[in-house]
Amino acid sequence: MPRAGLTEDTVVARAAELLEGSPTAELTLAAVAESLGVKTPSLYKHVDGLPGLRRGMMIRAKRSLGAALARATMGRSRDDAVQSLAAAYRQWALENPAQYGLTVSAPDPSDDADRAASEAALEVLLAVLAGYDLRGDHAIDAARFLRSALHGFVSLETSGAFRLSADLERSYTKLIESAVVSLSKWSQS
Amino acid sequence: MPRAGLTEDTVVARAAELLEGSPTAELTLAAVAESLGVKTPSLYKHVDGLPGLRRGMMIRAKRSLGAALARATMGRSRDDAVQSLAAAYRQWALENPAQYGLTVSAPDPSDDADRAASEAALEVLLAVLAGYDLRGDHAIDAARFLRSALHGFVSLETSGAFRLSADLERSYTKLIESAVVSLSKWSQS
DNA sequence: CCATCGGGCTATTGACGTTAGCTTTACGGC
DNA sequence: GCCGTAAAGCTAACGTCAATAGCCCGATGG
Repeated sequence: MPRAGLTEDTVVARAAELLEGSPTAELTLAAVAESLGVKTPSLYKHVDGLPGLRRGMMIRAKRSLGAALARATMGRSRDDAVQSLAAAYRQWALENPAQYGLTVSAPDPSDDADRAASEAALEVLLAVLAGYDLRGDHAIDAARFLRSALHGFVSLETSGAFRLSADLERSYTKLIESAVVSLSKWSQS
Repeated sequence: MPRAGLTEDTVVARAAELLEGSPTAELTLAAVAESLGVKTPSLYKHVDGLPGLRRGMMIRAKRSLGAALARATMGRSRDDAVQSLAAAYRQWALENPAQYGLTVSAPDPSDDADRAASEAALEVLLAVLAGYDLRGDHAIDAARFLRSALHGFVSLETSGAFRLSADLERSYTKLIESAVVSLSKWSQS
C-alpha cells in the first residue's frame, strides 16, 4: 500500500477547499480525512487536531489576503492606491467568502506566525495611508476608518445581507469614493 | 419532584447568557440543559434542536437590537438621528458582543419571524435616511454605506481587531462624522 | 376524583474528536 | 544491497454530544 504523502500544507489546503465548497456545513476532521483518502487519526500527524487545522487555515487565509493587497498597491499612491487596495480586498473576499471570515479574527499575541501574517496585511494598509501624511492619532483613526469601511461592506455582502438588486459595484465604488474624500480632507499635505 | 417550568423563551434566554459568558466556547445543548437543571432531551420540548436554539437566539438578538435602534431615533432627524443611531448600535454590540454576530446573518426568506425581525431593524435605518431625501439607487447606496460603516467598526471592535490603545470613542465619532458629511452631500434637500 | 395533556426522564444510536499503541513504509548510513 | 530508524498511516477504544423513541408522572380542568 503506497502512502498518501500528506503534509500540513496539503491538509490545510484541502480543508480550505472543503470549507469553500459548502460554507454552511461545519468543517469536520472526518470530512477532510475522507477527502484525502485517509483515516481521521492520520491527520494528527500533520495538524494539531481541529484547533490546529483552523489555525492553519486562518494563517493561510491571512497570508493570501495580505499578499493580494500588497500586489494591488505596488507602484501606486494615495487615492489610486486606496482604490486599488479596496478593489483587491473585495475581490479576494468574493473569491474566498468562507475563508474571509478567518482573516478578521484578532491575532493571538503568543502565536508568532499568526501575528506576522496579521501584521503583514496591516502594514500594507498603513503604507497606503502614509501617503496622506497623517500623524499620530489621526493615522490610527484613518486606518480604523478605512478598515471599517472595507470590512463592513465586504462582510455584509459575503454574508448575503444586501438583498436588494441594486448594483453592488456602484454601491462599493461610492463607498470608497466617500472614504477617499474623507482621507484627503484629513490629510496634512 | 417539582417541574422546571421551562418555556422556549427561558431556554433561549439562558442560552444567550451562556454564549455571552464564554464567547469562545461552542454553545452546546448539554451546557444549556445543565445550566437549567434539566437533562438534554428535555430541551427538545421547547426548542427544535440546536438549529432551533440558534434560530431563537438570532431572532431574539435581532429584535433586541432593532428595538434599541428604534428607541434611539425617536424624535430625532438627520445628523442628530444618525449619530444617536450609531451610538445605540455600537452600545448594543458592546453590551452583547457574542450575540452581535447573530444579528448580521441574512434572514431566511421562508422564516417569517426572522424576516420580520430583520426588516424591523432595517426599517429604522431607512426611516433615518428618509430625512435626507435620497431617491432610488441613491437611497440604497446610502443605506449600504451607513450599514457598512457601523457594522465594520463594531464588528472589528468586538472581535478585538483594534489593538492599538488609541481612543476607540474618538475613532468612532470621527467615522460617524465622516459618514454624516457624506450623507449630507448626497442629500437632495 | 379522575382523565388528559404535556414536561421531563431514561435508554439508545450515531457522528465526531482525540489518544494510545501498533504496523509498515520510506530513507540514510554502512 | 542491507539494515535500523523515524515517521506516516492504521486499528481500537473512549468520551462528548445531538438526536430520537418511548415511558412516567406532575399539573390542570371538569
